[in-house]
Amino acid sequence: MRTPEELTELFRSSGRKVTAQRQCIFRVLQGDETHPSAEAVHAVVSREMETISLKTVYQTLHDLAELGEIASLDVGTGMTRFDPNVTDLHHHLVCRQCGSVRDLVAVFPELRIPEGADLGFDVGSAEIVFRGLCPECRAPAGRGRARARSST
Amino acid sequence: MRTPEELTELFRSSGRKVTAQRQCIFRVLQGDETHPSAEAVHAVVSREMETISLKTVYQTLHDLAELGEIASLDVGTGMTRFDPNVTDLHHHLVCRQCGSVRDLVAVFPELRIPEGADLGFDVGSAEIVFRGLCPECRAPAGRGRARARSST
DNA sequence: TCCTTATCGCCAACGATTGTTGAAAAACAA
DNA sequence: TTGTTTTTCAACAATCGTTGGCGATAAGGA
Ligand SMILES: [Mn+2]
Ligand SMILES: [Mn+2]
Ligand SMILES: [Zn+2]
Ligand SMILES: [Zn+2]
Repeated sequence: MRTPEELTELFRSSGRKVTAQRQCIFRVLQGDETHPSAEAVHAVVSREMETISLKTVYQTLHDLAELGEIASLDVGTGMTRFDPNVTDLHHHLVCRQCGSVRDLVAVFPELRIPEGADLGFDVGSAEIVFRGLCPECRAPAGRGRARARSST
Repeated sequence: MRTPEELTELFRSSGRKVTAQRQCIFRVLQGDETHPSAEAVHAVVSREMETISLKTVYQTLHDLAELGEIASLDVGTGMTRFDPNVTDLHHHLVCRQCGSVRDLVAVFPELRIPEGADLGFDVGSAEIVFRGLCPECRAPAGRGRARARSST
């Protein structure tokens, strides 16, 4: 994803207006590597703009996705996740427990489909989801002072 | 997934009763490689048992999943897909167009995460989704007699 | 300025899935 | 066969994430 300034430019030149809400969303997405859901984006943006509606967030996320500035992902956590990183070819690590999603920046060129195993599909891309436990969820809960941890 | 006879056995020994509906579902799933959704299973089963409810289908699919006889998958098509093949290690080919899902039986041992790229995740499994066009959707629509194709 | 677009709030609707209830049917152990 | 337990069905309502209206208001931008 480009910088908020560049996005401002891009929105204008694509006939979209640049509002305070949108710029706030740009800023929030900027450098966010957590692959937030729309709700999560809304939660953060709301801290700065109390009255912004979830609707507006969805709309802006879709605009950004339409412009190719972010990607929307379905990694099986029940909500669409949004990814500002559209430049690095990468895959994803997904925590079975808390649903956190992180980038795994690595290319697997050896992902060749064995001859004849493709069942006639014209394959264009491959997405790998690595499932496991994130560092937070791995942490033994019972060591030292019990550390309260929210389930979200 | 085991044979309908073995599943009958398994259901009994796990305290479940064996009904005509359940057996019908066993039979329908048997050898089905299309990764049907609950709706799809219901549609097929309904041909044989007119009055079977979608509810019952969901319930039985969950029972089977609980027993490890089938797997439930989320490959981004909007509905949970059910997979009777739990013995072959495999990945999936998903058609971008019609959403059909097929097995890609191949092991990719080279799917090693580069040192330090795992961000501290304790990775347990990796699922690959190959996206592309299935043979049906690849087929040029205009050749010879136009072949009507439903969108489902 | 003036036209266009965005936003808000509110509420309804979506599709996939799960839950509820009560009555009827069936499974199966004794 | 009888009696107990489970399952099914029908008909709903409810859930969750998401999208869609609506009119009123606010704001962008040439
Ligand atoms: Mn990513
Ligand atoms: Mn499969
Ligand atoms: Zn976690
Ligand atoms: Zn297809």
